Amino acid sequence: MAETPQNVDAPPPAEHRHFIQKIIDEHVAAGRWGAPGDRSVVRTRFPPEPNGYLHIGHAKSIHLNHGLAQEFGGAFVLRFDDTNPVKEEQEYVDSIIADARWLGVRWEGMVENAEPGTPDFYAGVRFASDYFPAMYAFAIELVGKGLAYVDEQDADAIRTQRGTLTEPGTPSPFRDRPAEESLDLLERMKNGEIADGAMVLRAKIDMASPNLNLRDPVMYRVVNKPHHRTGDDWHIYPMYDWAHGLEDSIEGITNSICTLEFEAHRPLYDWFIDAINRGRGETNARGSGGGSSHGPPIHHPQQTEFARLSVDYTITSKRKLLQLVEERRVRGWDDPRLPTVSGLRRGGYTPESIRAFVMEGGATKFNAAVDVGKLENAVRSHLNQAAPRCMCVLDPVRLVIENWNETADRPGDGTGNSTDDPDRVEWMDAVNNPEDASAGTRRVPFSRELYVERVDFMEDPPKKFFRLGPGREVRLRYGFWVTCTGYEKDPETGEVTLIRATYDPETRGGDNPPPDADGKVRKVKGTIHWVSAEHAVPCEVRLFDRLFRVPKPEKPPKDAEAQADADGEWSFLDNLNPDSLTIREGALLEPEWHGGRQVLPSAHWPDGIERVQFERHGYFCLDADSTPEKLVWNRTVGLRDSWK
RNA sequence: AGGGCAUUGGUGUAAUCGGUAGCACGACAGAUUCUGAUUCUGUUAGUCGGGGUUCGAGUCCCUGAUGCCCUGCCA
Repeated sequence: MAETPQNVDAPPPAEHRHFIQKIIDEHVAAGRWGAPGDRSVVRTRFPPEPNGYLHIGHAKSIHLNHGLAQEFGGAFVLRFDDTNPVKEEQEYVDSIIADARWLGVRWEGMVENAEPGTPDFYAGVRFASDYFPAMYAFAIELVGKGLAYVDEQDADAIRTQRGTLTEPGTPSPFRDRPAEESLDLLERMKNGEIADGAMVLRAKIDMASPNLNLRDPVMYRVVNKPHHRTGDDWHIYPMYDWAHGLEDSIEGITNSICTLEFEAHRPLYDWFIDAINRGRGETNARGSGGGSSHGPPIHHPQQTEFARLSVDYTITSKRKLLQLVEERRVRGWDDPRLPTVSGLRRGGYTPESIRAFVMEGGATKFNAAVDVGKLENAVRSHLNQAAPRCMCVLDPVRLVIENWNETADRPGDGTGNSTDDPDRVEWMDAVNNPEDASAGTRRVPFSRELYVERVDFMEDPPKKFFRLGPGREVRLRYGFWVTCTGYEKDPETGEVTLIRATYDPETRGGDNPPPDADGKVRKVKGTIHWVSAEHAVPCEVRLFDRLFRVPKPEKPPKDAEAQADADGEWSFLDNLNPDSLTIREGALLEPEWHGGRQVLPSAHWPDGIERVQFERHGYFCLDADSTPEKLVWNRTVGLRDSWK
């Protein structure tokens, strides 16, 4: 049997391809956008409105679009849908570009590693506002064809005439006015001669359509406000439905991918492009068609909708995020408890883990809520591989090794230190990353006075507690085995203030002691972390937890009305987790790590954010609030913990 | 109420023409372990309901239920 020759350009194996991939597969096979089989013609885009910050939901959209373009060898475009000067600002443009860069996508014309504010930073970025003149020309064309008209009624009148879900609308009295009149009025709208809200340009479609979007939708409204990019060149601005398809068409986008709520808008998307193409001749398949005064037909992309990503225990509503920020419920747009891209970044999430998370579910049309655990798991698995380890005691309690100065009968440790010196320091070797041998080892100082974690000691521990307690022996990781010989308490607070212990010199480095005379090896169940009192670096640690205590914070409880009695209306704020942030001011970090280098901001990670694992605690990153005098660490996510 | 879309273990997601319901996360159990981590092994549990067509239905037909979206001069 003859082997089928391997075609290098063949599509990837048809396993688990989501519905959008399958749609594009068909387009490519049928040659809808170019020569049949030519995958490189695929063009996608991410079209944010610059009126807020990017969040995890946008991350899904941007990666979905970018991933599709990459997969097919096509192009990906970053375009700002800046069609409404009332809500948009340059600040948002800049933050979105910065976030998109950090997420790791590359758009057509992008210059990598460009500094914010430089021309290179904006290289390749498209703006809908650049197409305003083209859109205006198309609008004039539609008016000329009798497919659009200027309506001089106010918003209320238009709303009333639109009808309801069950009743048809009624036509505007201006619906059949002569094109010349509309053209004249449209130009005056554009030139700023008309007051806001006084008139609009409407498409003439079907006032009885069961799809309300088709009941003569507004194309242009008057907004006498400067635009962040076009200044006061324009006094009319296009509505989404009129603008979006044209933007896609002008950029040659083949597959315009958006979220489910635009499903009912797709007929309009198609209608506008078809309306422009009406009278523009046959399709370009005929080659020499298009012999009309308006020119050849314009490109008609395919809109496809997928379900927005939503995550349990958080919210992505722009309005509510803004409320949390403005009411100081969080520290800002980049608060690590927020699902914003900047919040995830500040919290220590890696771009790789965000991409893995958002891509894991593929694309579907089912509005699902993903477990936050999946997001946490994504970052854990990346950081487990990549983050160097170190020891940090979050809530320290002093531990004194009472026999530290007793001469032990053991071979020299090579340090030259005398074992009867109570002030001696022994430097222990510690593995930087057990998952990555190339990360090497570091030296950690061990001395008579240490600090251990308060929760690692119990006065009266249960049997299954593997840590410190009176008479119990544990391993101090990379240090020695110690046995608790006693403890002291503050008589007033009852708080443990000191733990006394003895160490076994035979267990240096944390190794098992040699077998006894009968050949039995002494064992220990627990290993705990520690720092040397005189060497430890004090720092602040911020322990972030989920912002809300319920999976669906926006959903009112069944008894919402009853609850509302006490303090007014029920609000999603009632679901805030009061313990979403715990600050440990007095945490103690081992002095050196990472090959013996003092902890300071550096560029070990591509994005310059320092990320480590505090052993037995979780993954942490150095916060921007850090100074050389005071390090501030944010907890990205805790380690899994099967003990409670 | 009119229109549109959707529904597969606890969660998310696969299943070519109608042909063994698979994967991941979680949970649970065990093994390994100088992190109660990691890793490994095993167990758990599912086609929204009711009819129908068929040798055979997650898939096709009928019907019902539930959820989401649409009555901005927002996107």
